[in-house]
Amino acid sequence: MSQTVDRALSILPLLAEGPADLGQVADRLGVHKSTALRLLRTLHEHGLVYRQSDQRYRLGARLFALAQEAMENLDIREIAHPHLVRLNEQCGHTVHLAVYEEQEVLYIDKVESRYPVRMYSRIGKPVAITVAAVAKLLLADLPEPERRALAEQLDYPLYTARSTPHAEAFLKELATVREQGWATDLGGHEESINCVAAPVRGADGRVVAAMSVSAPNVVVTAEELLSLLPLVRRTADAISGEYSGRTPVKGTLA
Amino acid sequence: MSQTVDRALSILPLLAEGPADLGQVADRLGVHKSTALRLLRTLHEHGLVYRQSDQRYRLGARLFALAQEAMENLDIREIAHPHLVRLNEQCGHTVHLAVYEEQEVLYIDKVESRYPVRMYSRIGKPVAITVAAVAKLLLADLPEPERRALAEQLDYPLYTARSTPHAEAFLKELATVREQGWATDLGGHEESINCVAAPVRGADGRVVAAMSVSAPNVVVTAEELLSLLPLVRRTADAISGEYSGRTPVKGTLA
DNA sequence: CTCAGGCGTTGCATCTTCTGCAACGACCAT
DNA sequence: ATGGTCGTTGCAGAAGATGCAACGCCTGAG
Repeated sequence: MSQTVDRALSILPLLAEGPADLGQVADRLGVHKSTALRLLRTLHEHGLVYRQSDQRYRLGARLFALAQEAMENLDIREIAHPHLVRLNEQCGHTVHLAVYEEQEVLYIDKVESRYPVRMYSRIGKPVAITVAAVAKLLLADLPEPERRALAEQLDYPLYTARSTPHAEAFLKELATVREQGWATDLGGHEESINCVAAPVRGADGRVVAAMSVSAPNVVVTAEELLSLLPLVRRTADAISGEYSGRTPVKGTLA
Repeated sequence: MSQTVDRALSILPLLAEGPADLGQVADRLGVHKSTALRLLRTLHEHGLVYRQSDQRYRLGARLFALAQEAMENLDIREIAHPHLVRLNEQCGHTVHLAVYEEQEVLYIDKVESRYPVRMYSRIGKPVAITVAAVAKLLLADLPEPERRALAEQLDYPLYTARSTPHAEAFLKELATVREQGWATDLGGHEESINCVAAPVRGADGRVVAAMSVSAPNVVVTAEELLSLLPLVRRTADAISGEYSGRTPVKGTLA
């Protein structure tokens, strides 16, 4: 809607691929060097872009700070965190909290496994949307037309032999998940890693977040992990209760 | 340098404080509502702001993804990480890696303590620059005029009784740190937490990053922590060697 | 049930502001 | 030395952003 801003913002993902010099930025934006320079300068003043010693530009520090603050403003996250920690203390595995936003599912909190073998993931990173257990829960709750539209525009990368192969299979899986109120990912993303997930619901019953417990085969079998389902659901429900204001938060004065 | 972009970017820190509606944004920018609307729309298209269900705006998901990618592009981080993990395995405490950028010091990596009592910190968060051990190392290496200028424009919050009180004391401390090649923070930020830090240097000898080990008093005394100094320095030197290309990376084909 | 007030949204005419050009200076390598 | 590349600046023209006023929607009060 605003050309100048649009161009300036297009620089960010471009630099996310790696550092670039003025000429490269100008070329990829399709504008004159002087224009690119002015845009970069403005971004620089706001700390979003950093000029490294070789004069090339890369993403700047304020970006971290902003992402950080954005994260801390999510109230679900704040409410859920102690529950995640408690769950981790009880089962020892990696616990994740994820939300859906703008056609993406992303982790907003994580408590690391206490076992030495850990799975790789990072807060803020978009989730493998077609296979992750938390993604299934979040997408299963979307209004039908939106769910279908999204499912059809997604890619279905075959991470493993058990990855969701195409939209049709995905929609079927989402229907099941919607029905049963919980989800799993059994080696669909990484061959040896399994997850069980449960939804966090707001006062109106809509799914606002999803949490999961993940563990590699070498630590517990899929069956053992599934036996944790009641515990995971109880935790998710506790978060739901607190988030929707039903459960008074303990420790708060009455 | 570019008014429109400048205004648009000013919205981000504003929203970092918390969600805001169109009117509030327009007011704080000092522009007409319609202008604010167009800017917000552009930000929205790029995923930097999100419109929540109550129509208010808040920071969006792509911000996380960008910060994430920016982080993964830092080569020091990549090189250092395995060393940090190894150090953590050896001593069990929280290990941090930090860099200086644009008058700020920020953590770019962290390995959590294996003790139950952990210190609070987050990757991406700016560090308490006047007291943190890593900050001292990074600032001590700045060219003298820059160091002095920065020291004088900083605030010196008294987190504890042992916090650095003013610029003069800070510069003196920096001189010491520069001299000895390592730094500490003994309860200057949080009463009960101590840190030991060592610098990572590039091929030209300049400090490119700093790493630290932190632990609360309740786990180890300051003296015990200080006894880890040789280990910390050895780790930092190993990173330096690899970063500056002196040490061949093991596991790489010759 | 009505009506006022607040909020987000749109089309438009005006004018601010951004753009591309060309020229300059710095730096590197030949 | 010198040709080339790259970042930087001033300027005139043109494109695009701005503020205004009006509309529709919702909410809450009378």
